[in-house]
Amino acid sequence: MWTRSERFRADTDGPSDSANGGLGLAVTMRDVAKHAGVSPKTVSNVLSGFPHIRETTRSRVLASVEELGYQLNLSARNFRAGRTGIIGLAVPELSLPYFAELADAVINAAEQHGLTVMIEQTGARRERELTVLSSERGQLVDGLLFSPLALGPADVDHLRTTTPLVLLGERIFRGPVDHVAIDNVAGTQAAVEHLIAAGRRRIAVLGVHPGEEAGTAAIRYGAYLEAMAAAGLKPAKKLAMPAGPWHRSTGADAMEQLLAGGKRFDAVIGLNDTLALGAIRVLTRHGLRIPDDVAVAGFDDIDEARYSTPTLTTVDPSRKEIARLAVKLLVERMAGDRTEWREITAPYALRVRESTTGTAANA
Amino acid sequence: MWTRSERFRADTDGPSDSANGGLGLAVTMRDVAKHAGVSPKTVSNVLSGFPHIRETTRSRVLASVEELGYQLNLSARNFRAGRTGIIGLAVPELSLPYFAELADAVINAAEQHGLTVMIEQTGARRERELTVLSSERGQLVDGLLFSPLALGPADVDHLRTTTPLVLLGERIFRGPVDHVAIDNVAGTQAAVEHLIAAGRRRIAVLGVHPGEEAGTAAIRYGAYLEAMAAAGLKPAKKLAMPAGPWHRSTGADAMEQLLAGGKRFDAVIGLNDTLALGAIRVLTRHGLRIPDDVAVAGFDDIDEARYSTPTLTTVDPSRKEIARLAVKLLVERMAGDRTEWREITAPYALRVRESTTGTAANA
DNA sequence: TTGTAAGCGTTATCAT
DNA sequence: ATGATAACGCTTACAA
Repeated sequence: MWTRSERFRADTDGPSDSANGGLGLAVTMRDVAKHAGVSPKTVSNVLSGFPHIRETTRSRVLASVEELGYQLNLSARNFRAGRTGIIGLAVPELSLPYFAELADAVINAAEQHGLTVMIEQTGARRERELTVLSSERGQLVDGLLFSPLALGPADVDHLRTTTPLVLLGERIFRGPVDHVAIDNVAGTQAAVEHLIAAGRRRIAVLGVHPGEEAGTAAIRYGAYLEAMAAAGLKPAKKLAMPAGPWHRSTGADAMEQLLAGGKRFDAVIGLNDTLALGAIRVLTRHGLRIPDDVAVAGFDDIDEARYSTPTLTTVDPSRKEIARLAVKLLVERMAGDRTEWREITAPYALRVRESTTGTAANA
Repeated sequence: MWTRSERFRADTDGPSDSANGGLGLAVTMRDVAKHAGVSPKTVSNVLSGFPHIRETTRSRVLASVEELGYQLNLSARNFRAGRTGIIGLAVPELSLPYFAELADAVINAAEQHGLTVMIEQTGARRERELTVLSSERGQLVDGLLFSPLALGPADVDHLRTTTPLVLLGERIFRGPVDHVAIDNVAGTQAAVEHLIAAGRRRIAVLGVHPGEEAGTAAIRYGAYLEAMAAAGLKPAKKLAMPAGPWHRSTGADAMEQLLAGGKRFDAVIGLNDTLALGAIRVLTRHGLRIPDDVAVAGFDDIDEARYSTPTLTTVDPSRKEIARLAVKLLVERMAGDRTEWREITAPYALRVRESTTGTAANA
């Protein structure tokens, strides 16, 4: 891709914008062309970074641009070119640290490709997620990164969008769509195995979504069940606590209920970090020692997990790598290079911290 | 190009093309108009919600839209209308919970006005903040909400943008620009007074920015100094710890240094919550009891503050209200209704929690 | 390497 | 309440 030459606006000291009386956008490419003694097309070429331009011409054009205080009309370019340079990122909500940190990473990754990101919050509501896929706004983005939470396998047909699409997160859909997946199964199992290796046997789970067959909750819970079974453990149903949205508050609520239930447990795995952190809060308030009485693990490795008390053992799904790969896939898809869809699973790493070991490690 | 012939075919064949083969965006307003037996302008009027349209016409048009699978070309509309329905939100980084939660609130507030939000991360870097103000991208947004961190009073001239602008956060600039301010002074003083009322005398500060004269750090630190002076206390210079970006990590580092410095202190105020939370982590690891040995307070009231161990006493600047007011101001500014600029200070509230009282309260 | 011609699909203007 | 016409400012195709 060409790199667009950076252009500067004449700031306050502007005798320069004499042409348009300082009233903003009156200067067009034609004005610049006239001023520089070239054709509009040449101005366009210069500003688009078209390589085959004589250096003298280029600098003459740029000088005129500066002198007239010209600013390219992006709407016009987008319209005519049929591209906007914007990609969409649809996430449940930015208040969830995982998605905020993911959005940060995606914005930075997109910037590397000269792309701007437009964030859409779905609130994890099915209807909103469908809207995102079919929205008119698809007209305004060249591609879409989509982290679905409410959609299930039955919705696979909705993924046949006209705009290039890359899915983030779970491997819920069979395709045919590009996908950067989190290694939920291996990651969750690693966490559970770690708890078992630490001698825990009654491991509770926070954040299950009863009735949901696909989705992060189902996948991670399934992985937990498998890991338990592999160790010859049969977890009691009562240790699987539902929690709708995965906030600190719902994690806290779930833990309160678990404690109220009276069922014994010596470890808890939150299906994400915020659930686990909410649970830690409640455990601590109830005077239970972590990890002595109850070990706690999470999933996501949000920044907070390194600074909570105790610090939180969790699974790091490598957000940066996910963002990088997702943008790369989307860019390739937008370029139309590839036809077959691809699925990439990002690496994960278990971060062992105090909430399971009692001492700082592997921070 | 194929788009052209596709459209041409629709033109000549008329309604027969109703299937459209799913090949994308070839259907234009003209096609719809022809199909419905009206003029393009009427279609436009219907789709733009122009009120004076006969009900039969409207429904005929909408039927044609549906039958042809027509989708409005937003790029074309934006171009022609000179508006995009997008507002920009420039923040330092979404990884900072305060800004993530603010962005969430702004997106929701904007939605109420039918506006979409495009987020720009400045990284709190001066150069990036200036770019945001003068960027070509200003062409693509109808207005900008800007939360400056690196700019100072000297940059006031840069705020004379052509795009409507509303500032968020500190009252650094004198105008002439709309502003939704946080009540930093009163909020910080309330926190300090609370610590003093709790019997603390040696109150350290985390996150000062030496050499910076304006900006959040300077304002909040100044308020701290005033509150101390008002109580007849003279804080030692050594208790004011610098921290560049206000992350948990820098808060932790600052606290390590404070402890290493050997200066006695019985309270700490973090200039934001993440600093305070990083500090709590370090204090706890050093075996200091909070609040018995050291009381801790923050600023921002991020969600995390209600679930940390201990929960964090902090100043709630009412993000939702800030977002609501800011979008409202911007919308009015975009409408061109008002000429004089306004400055609104959002209400604040001190949230007293365990980190200063030892017991849950006022959560 | 640069110029010419021809719109892209929508909305504004003004008329009816 | 609706229609005819003319742009909006840029890029694509092709010519030179």
